[in-house]
Amino acid sequence: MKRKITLKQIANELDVSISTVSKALRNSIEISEDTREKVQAFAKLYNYRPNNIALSLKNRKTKTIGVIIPEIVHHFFAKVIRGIELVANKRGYNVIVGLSNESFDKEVINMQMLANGSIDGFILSISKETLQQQDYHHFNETISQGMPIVMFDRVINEIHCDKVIIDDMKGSKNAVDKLLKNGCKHVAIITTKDYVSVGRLRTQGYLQALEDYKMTPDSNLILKVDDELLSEDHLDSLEKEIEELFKRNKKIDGVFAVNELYAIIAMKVARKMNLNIPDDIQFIGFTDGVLSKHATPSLTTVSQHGQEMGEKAADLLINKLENEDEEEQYETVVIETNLIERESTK
Amino acid sequence: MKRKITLKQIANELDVSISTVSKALRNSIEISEDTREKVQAFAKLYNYRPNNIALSLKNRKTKTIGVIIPEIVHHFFAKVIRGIELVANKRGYNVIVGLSNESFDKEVINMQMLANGSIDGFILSISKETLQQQDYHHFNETISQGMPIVMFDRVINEIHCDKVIIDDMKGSKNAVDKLLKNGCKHVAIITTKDYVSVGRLRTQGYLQALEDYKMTPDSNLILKVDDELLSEDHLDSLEKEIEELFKRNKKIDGVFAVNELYAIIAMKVARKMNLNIPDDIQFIGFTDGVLSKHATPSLTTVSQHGQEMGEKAADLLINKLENEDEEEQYETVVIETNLIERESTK
DNA sequence: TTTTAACACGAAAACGTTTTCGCTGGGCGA
DNA sequence: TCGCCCAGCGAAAACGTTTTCGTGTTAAAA
Repeated sequence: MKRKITLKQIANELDVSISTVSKALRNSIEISEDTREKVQAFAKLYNYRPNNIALSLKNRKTKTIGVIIPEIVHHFFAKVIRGIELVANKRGYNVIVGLSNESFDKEVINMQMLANGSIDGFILSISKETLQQQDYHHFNETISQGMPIVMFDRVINEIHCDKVIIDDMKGSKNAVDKLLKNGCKHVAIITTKDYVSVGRLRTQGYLQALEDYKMTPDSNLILKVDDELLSEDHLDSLEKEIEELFKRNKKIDGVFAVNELYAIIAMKVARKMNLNIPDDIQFIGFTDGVLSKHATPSLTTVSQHGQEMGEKAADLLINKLENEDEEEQYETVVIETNLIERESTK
Repeated sequence: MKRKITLKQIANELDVSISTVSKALRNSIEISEDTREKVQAFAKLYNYRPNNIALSLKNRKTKTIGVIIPEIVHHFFAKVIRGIELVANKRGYNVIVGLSNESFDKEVINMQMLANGSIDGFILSISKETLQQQDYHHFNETISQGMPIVMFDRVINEIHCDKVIIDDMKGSKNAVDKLLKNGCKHVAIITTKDYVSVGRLRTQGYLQALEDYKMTPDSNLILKVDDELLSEDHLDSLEKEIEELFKRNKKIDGVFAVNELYAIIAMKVARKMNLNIPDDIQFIGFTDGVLSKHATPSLTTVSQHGQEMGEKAADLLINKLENEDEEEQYETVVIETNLIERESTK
């Protein structure tokens, strides 16, 4: 149970000063070859590694980036994390995660825990509760303390920072376009309440696509699900809501859902009503998750490219960290979506 | 772009010493009420928070635990992380993640990055490559340097540390039991190569269940999939392998798969062959993921309780960290599995 | 008035680095 | 012989805390 060896211990053992050891290990020309070799041999023998914490304190950099996401048991966020971790490690950074669990308080607490020197900057996606309460003081405070933030997916325009998003409107417009082009005459949308920005934007894309096709939107065909329904237990009532939607509008022949789960459940309902997919009714979802790929029929979906978002976000943040001198200039990167066509559309 | 305020700055502003400020903020009785209030007011005004890195250096503890998992885009591991994060935060710890990506080298590098003072202890699940190469020196080294490790799910007995596992054998035996009890006469298993310990153990459970029912195992019914097949692209060939399995053995009326994906794909093949699930053939998978729940028919599955594993692992680690004096005593916690019955079995 | 004790505060060390600057001794040129 | 330069090394500061151990002042006790 020996502790890790330090410069001081090496210095004592070899009867030289700490400075000499440090310099020897960094191959300084100030140190004679003799001493250098002696020190390096000793250090290798005892498997010396500089203490990261001491370095962080000295350099006022931790080489660590903090990631705060609402939820990790979620294919999209997991992919983003993977992307972040990938480029972070490549560029010599560690990743420390905090889960807000969609709660405002946990988001704030988590940020405070990390902002006190543990990390150099944040990558985050905002919790639903924060979006609802529209209280963004914690973001502004950390930014004004000189700690850069990169937001992804769920962002807010008022905060000045780098952002990585997808073009939700365009993505969903393309999806609905596809349905219309495939001959659908009555396309329904299953979306979220409007305070979730991505839900709102995707609904707008839906409306735009209809407009392009000179179709008037029918409010009967727009189902705005209350988010609480997503909390696992309430899936049944979500199913019922969708069933009622279908029964109210027998003519529905196309469904666009703003996430994967809604689409999968809608397909289930359709199948229960003996509708043939994709002959009687076609489906498109959002987010390229594991459900879409392995469902039967497999689900055509708008791919969000989570990993790419993560990679881009990490690059943006690290660039900012390593060019502190540059003038403040914030960027918003839009990742292209694309439609992955599978069996749920013709 | 002001930096975070420090004790020294407060001391300067208020014309007292650093020690006084520190003591005042910690409500030391050494400090007069006057000074205390003055300092605290000033600190609150400037939103002072102690620098974590400095504290870590001083206390030789980081209050951070390192988690290394093979993959994060995986429902089970994501759940474990959630569990870890939950209790870690509750007990005042942060979580820093590293992904080994199933690679030995990345596992070693990641551990080295973190072991140099960044964290107090590890929670990890071993990468496939490490299991294959059976090179465990990095684990032994970190342990002998006084850094505790807790392993979960994929563990190795030879390493002395706390472990959190499920009873793979019992879990799969129960599953196969269920199939046999339901009247299956020819139960196939889709498993992995034996070097993946969980695959091996689950296969053993399968064999044991057969034995209990006085049935002799048929090697034709045992499909050991090469893991490379899991790398997304190779799913097609996996499908073909399963198809051949079914065609070779027309009598198969029950399938036990050691993970979710194998089971889902097998069901897909069965449906393609016009077999009715569960009347003609029944399926049980392992791991309680999102696919099982939302597949049609939904998949009966052995639940691994990932979140519970994570919680338990974090508790074990933190207990060890906070009772360093205790004598070395390692524990292996076995989490109970249970069978979640859904539509794929009668 | 002198001693003592309580009170309020400050100096300094420690955690483990890196880096700047200064010091020493020896070799060299003049 | 004197002065100078340079190689090789060490002392010390700095990063931001906490904590131990003084130290000075004042009021109470003798």
